[in-house]
Amino acid sequence: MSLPRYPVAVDAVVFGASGVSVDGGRAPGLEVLLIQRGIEPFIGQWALPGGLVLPEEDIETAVRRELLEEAGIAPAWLEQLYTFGKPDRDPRGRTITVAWLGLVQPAQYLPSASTDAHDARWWSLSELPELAFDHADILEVARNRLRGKVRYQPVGFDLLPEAFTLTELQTLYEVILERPLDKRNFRRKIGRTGLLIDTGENRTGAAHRAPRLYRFDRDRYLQLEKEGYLFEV
Amino acid sequence: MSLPRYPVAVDAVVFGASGVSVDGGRAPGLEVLLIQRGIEPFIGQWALPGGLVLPEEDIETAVRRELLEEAGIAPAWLEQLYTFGKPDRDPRGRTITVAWLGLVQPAQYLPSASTDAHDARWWSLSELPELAFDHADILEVARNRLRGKVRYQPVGFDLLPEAFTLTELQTLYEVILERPLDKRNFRRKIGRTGLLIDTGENRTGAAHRAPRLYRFDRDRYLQLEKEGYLFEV
DNA sequence: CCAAAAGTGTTTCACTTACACCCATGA
DNA sequence: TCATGGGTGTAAGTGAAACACTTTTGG
Repeated sequence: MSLPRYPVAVDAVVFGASGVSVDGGRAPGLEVLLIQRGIEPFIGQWALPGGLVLPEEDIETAVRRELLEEAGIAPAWLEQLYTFGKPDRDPRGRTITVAWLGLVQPAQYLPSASTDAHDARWWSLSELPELAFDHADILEVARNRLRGKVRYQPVGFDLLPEAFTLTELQTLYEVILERPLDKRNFRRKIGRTGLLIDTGENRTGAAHRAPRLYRFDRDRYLQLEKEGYLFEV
Repeated sequence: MSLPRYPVAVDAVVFGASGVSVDGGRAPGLEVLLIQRGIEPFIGQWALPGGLVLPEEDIETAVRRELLEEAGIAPAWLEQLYTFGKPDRDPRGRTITVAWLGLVQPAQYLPSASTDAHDARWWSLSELPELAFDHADILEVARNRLRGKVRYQPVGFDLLPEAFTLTELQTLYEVILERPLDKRNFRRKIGRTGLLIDTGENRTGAAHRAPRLYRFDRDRYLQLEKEGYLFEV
């Protein structure tokens, strides 16, 4: 067949939360995983992790593979974001890329672990480098999607460790929504959902009252969701 | 370059509302635009309108072109839906398709107008034929997207004629949301948005009180949206 | 005058918001 | 004992939901 054909790629915008958990006192914020390009075009510049979809491979499989290969990461949440395909988005020739949105828990992001990636690292959203291709556009779409999504789906938990404190959860929401939340109201609202399991344990080791640790009740959420329940923050 | 390449297509799920307006007393419901295939594979079967993305063409341009060519339709609303790319979704070989969601106003859908389409027609969602490829999946995703979208974005107006009655608007929402709404509450809520312009005219000709006609204030909505206003039903 | 849809208010209840102090811990 | 964040309740206001009758029109 002589149909027009194009290379089809995947690119992933993977977010992690820094500073909301006990991970070394970084400022609270969202971070995104970037890869430094080793080949032309845009050699040396930072870009979203991604690569070509192989002939026998599902698109989602392709993103997961690339994330593992390039950064050793397996996101807790991964969903398709948008497909970008302006004819001139790649100087080498027309490419279509299917962009994905991923979220990882802190445990996943050891600072650039045992991967074959020459240079993969987390960048704070407030101090990003210049990005290759149209990746800045893709990132922007991803941020908006996350902001919208977090309010009516409990994806926030995919950015926290298994056990977390209510303050961590609140800080995370504040970071994503980019506005402050009232502590008492937030706790009431979260409590009302009945989706947090009190672990009975506290996190000790800090010079203040030891906060209670909770876990997200994923099974119960999936059950409620089937029954038409709508999570909201 | 010897990169793997694939034909990239677009497919559109275009909805229209029937029976909510004065268009011949059809039962109220959503309809979708389908094309009868004239070539293999799936010859004779019904499918979503669509076709291949041409080399110099934006993806969105490609959908709009196909809709015009195949059905003479220019949707009032069009947004990217999801990209489907299972390796076996096309028996001829691997194809990636970028699916779109479109909405058209009743005036647009003269029953299969002056187009070169051998067979394009509207099908009620409640009595669909078997669809070619994975188009049934695509349609399902589109229905869910529309249901979610209609609640917090005023896309419903893109399915109604320029001037419409409040009952038509309510019926439309009931059809999309698949549940009944309270008349007085609905009117209060819509009224509160301040986004309807009273045309001052009534629709006469029926054997009952003549309903008032309204128009959607699109400019005002765009203005409010910039200021952070969130439409909700 | 009858059938058919249009139009219109009030009450109840749940949720949102705003707000300030005491508690437990480690240094 | 001090500094630091953890944890808790109440009152006022706003929006959601439930509910039934009168009005207008054409036939």
